[in-house]
Amino acid sequence: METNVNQPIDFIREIIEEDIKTNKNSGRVATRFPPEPNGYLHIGHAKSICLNFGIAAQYKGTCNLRMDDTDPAGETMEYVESIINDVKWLGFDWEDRLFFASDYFERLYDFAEELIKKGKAYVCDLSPDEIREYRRTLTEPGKESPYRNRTVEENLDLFRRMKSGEFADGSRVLRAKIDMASSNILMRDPVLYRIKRTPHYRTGKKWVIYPMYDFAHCLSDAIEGITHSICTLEFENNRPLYDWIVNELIEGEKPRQIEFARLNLSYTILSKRRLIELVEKGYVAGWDDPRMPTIAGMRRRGYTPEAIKTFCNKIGVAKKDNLVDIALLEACVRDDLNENAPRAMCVLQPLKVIIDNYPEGQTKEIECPNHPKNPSLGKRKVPFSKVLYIERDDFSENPPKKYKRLSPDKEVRLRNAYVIKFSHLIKDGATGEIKEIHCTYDPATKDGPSLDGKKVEGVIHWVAASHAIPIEVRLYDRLFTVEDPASKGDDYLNYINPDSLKILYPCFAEHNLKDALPGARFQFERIGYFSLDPKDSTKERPVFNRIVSLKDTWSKLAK
RNA sequence: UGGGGUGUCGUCAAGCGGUAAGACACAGGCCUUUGGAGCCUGCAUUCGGAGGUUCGAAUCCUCCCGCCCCAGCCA
Repeated sequence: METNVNQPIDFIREIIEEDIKTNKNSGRVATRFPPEPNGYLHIGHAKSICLNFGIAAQYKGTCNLRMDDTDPAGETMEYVESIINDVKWLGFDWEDRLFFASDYFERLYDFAEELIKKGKAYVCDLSPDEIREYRRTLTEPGKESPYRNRTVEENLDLFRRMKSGEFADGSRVLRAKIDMASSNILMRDPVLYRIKRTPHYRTGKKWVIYPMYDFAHCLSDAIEGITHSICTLEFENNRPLYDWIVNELIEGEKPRQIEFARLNLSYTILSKRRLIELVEKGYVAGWDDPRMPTIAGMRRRGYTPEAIKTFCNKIGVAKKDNLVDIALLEACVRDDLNENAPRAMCVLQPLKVIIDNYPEGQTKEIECPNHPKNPSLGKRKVPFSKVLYIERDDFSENPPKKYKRLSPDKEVRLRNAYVIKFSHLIKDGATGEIKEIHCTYDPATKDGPSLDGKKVEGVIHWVAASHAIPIEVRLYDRLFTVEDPASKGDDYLNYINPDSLKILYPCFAEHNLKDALPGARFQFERIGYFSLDPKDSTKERPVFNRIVSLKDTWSKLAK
C-alpha cells in the first residue's frame, strides 16, 4: 500500500500537513465524498474518491460517504445504491459513516431560522426572472430587493409558512442578506431555500422547501466535523459564501473548502448531464455499457479497481485544467492484468489448418502454463489435434516485409506446441477466399528447436477444431472520434465513434474457458485482455468483453 | 467587460532563488515459444511573452497575452 513513497505530495496534502503541524482541528483530519444521487459515478468521481479516502487513510483520519441529496428532482434510490456499490467495489470503507444531507433537513431548517433571527436572511417575493434582473450582470452592481428590509418577525412568519406549504412553488425564497454590489455574483443575496413540491426519494412529501447547495453543503460539513472539504475548481467562487455561512452559524472549529481540478479524459465525456443523455437516447446500452467511463461500465468491461486507483494516483492533483490521455488509463489496466490475468488461447477470426501428417482422430493434451512468468498461477491442458484454427491474419500468401507469421515459405511455431510448415492451400472457387490450409508438423519440436535446428521467428496461437468452444467476442474502441468531445459543446453527439463496438461470432476459444466465472479475466495470448460479460453471457453463448488490447507493435510496423 | 483561478516536454506532473524529477506517449536497440512482457537508450539549453531585481530566476517584481469558472429557485 506504500505506493506514494517516492511521490511528491500534492498541494492539498501540503495544506493538511501544515494544519497537522500547527495542530489545527487538534490535528484531526476528516474528509468526505459527497455525490448527488442523480446519476452513476464515473472515473472523475474515482479521482475524488481516491483523494478523499486516500488522504483519510494516509493521515489516520476518516472519510464519510455523504449523499448530497438536497434537490429532489432526479435523485433516486437506484443511484444511491449504485454509488454505494461503486465506492465499495473500488475498495474504500466509510465504516458506519454513510450520511444523507436529507437527514439534516430539520437541523438545516433550524440554522435558517437562526440566520433570520440574526437579521442575515430574508424572505423574498421576487420571481426568478426578477431576481436575475435585480442581480444585474458581471460588470454592474446588483439592485436590492424591495423585500430585503422586512422585519425579523415578518421573515420568520413567512419562512414558517413557506415550510408549512402555504405558498406556491417558486413564489417565495429565503435569501441571505449579504451584498448586492459584490463583484462576486454568488454573494449578491444568494437563495438559501426554495419551495418545491417534488417528492423527495427519502423524505417523500414531508418537506416542500429544500435548502440550496451553498447552504446545505457547508453546514453538512460542519455537522459532520469535516476538517477539509475537498471539491472541484468550479466551486472556487462559492468559497466566500461557504465561509460566510459557516462564520455566521458555526462556533469553534470550522471546515475549510479546498478546490482541485476535475479530471478530463481524452476521447470520452465526463459530464453527468451528457452521460445521462447517452443513456437515455440509447447511444449506449446503459450506465454499465462497457464503453462508458462510469465505474459500473469499467467494472463490466473488466477493468480492475487496482488499475483505476493506480491511475488516479498517477495523474496527480493540481489546479490546472487538464485532459489526461486515456492511454495512461489503459497502460495502468495492462500493467495490472499482465501480472495477474491467466493466459488462454482464442482465435477471433478463424482459418482452418489441417496438419496432414498428424493422425486422424488423435488428440494430445498439451500442458500449458497459465502465466509465462508466474508459475503459481498453475497449468492447464489444451488439446491438440489434426484440424486446428489459427487467426486469419496469421497466414499470408504474399507476406509483406518483416512478416514473421505463417506463409508459404516460412514455418511458424504454434504457441506451446509444434513447429508447422506450409504445404498447400485450398481456395473457394467462386470467391477466391482461402478455405483451408494444409501443413505438416514436426513431432520433435514441441519443446525444442525447429526442424533443421534454426530458430523459428514467429509464434502464433491456435485452438483445436474438435474441442474449441464458440464464443462471442465484443471489441470496444474509444467512444468518441475526437480527443476532446466536450469542446464541441452540444454537437458532441456528432463525434460518437460508429465503430466503438464490434461483435465477433463465432470465435473459437480453448475449451477451458467454458468454466469461466462471470467477470473472470484472461489474457487471450497475442490479442488482449478479456473478461466474461456477467450480464449477456449464456451457457450456450458465452460473451467476452475486450478489456484492452495488447500493445501491438506489428500494426505500427505494417504501416 | 467586474471578480475568481490557471499557464513547465505531445499528455499529465514535480519544482517553493542555486542552474528543468517522474509517468504515459513517441523513436531506436537488446532479449523472447505472446511482434506480449522485460531490459537499455533517446526525447524541454528552457518553463505563455516582454522587461526588471539578483553573482544566480521556472521560482521575486512590473506590464502584456492565452485559457477556465461565476449572471439556476442545479450541484
